[in-house]
Amino acid sequence: MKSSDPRANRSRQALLAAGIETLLLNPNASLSEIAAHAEVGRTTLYRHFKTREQLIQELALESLALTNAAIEPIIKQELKGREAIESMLHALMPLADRFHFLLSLWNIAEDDPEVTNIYNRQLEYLSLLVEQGKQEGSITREMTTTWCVTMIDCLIYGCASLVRSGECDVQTASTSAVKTLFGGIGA
Amino acid sequence: MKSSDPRANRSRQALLAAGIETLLLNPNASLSEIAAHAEVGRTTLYRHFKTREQLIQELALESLALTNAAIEPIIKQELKGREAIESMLHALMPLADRFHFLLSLWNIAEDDPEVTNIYNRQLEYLSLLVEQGKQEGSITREMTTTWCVTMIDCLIYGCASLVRSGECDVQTASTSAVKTLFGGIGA
DNA sequence: AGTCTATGACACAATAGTGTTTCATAGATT
DNA sequence: AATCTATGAAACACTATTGTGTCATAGACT
Repeated sequence: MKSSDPRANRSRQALLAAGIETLLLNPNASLSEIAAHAEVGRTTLYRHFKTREQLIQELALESLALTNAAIEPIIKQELKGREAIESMLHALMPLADRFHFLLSLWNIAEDDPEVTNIYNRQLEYLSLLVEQGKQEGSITREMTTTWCVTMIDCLIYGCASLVRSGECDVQTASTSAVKTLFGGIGA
Repeated sequence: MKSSDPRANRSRQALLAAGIETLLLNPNASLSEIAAHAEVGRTTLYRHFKTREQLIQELALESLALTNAAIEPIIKQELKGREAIESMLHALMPLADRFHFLLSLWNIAEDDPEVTNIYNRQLEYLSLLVEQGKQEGSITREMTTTWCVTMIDCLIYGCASLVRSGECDVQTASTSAVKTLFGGIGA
């Protein structure tokens, strides 16, 4: 398979896109369904991805790469603590569907060491930010860091649900998310 | 199948329990696995549940019945608004695994009108409580009711994760949940 | 003790999905 | 124009799972 061939590229991209979309709706979707959704023959799918597992692994890696890319500028800017978390929420919100995808396929992808490595690095970075927030006094010490990290994770997921269902646009979702995270829904 | 027969009862209960536990770990688990986990013949499973779908539907209904039962005393006590939501969080926390189950099997169960009816009723009740909270001034009007309901949903799910992973006991989870929900993690 | 019935083991058909192979063809490269 | 190569269609073997049917047996009810 000559990767420079525009046909091969188009097929591959179409398959990756269709993979995310289809598996997002139904994590048990067959490879036939995915190929059909990509408007590509089932045989072609197997030419690009040896097995079902490999397809899912590559989709997971792609999603993680995207989230990494979204976080990178924040690291480069050397933002810290609460400020960094706020930037992160804004940056990650447009990738809502990738989060859904990763979560729903997690039971398959977690077998892959490469995937879990990247994921754990992201979680560790988030922990670091929370710790910084506690030190700078912008995050309460009443709750464990693990708790805070989990809450942030859930918050992103919840926002993603609302955005995907169309009940909320990305803008208001991320600003509401920041408010809810640091101030709760109390008056 | 004579339901009064103790053998039949035992089998049925064992199957329902094994169903939750097994499908919680792996939503794609086969009926053989579930039967084995219940220490019951595969044939017996099919005697109690005509199809795989029916088993899952009954498991979903059972989970919803449990959450309903947990909420009922709060309705009876005629608690309102924020107070009611706090009670709810405490009452629902022990049912964490049921929430996980419902969420992970949702793509199957949502086809069933009976299941979605009950679920929607629960969501509507939650909406009512949020509205009451807004009126009594304990919940901010800055965010939509849908937003608040989604956040509560996510919060419960997040707590459930922590409890299930053993990183947090039910007690501290529910008190932290209340704090986080109404006050956020800000200092 | 005698009858009823839920059960488990086994065999079975039917289905669905996975992964491979072959071959003619349309599109890309030179 | 001639060559190379990715593709789609079809046929294929293989596996896992679903769902059904039979029958002897152990447990429950009278």
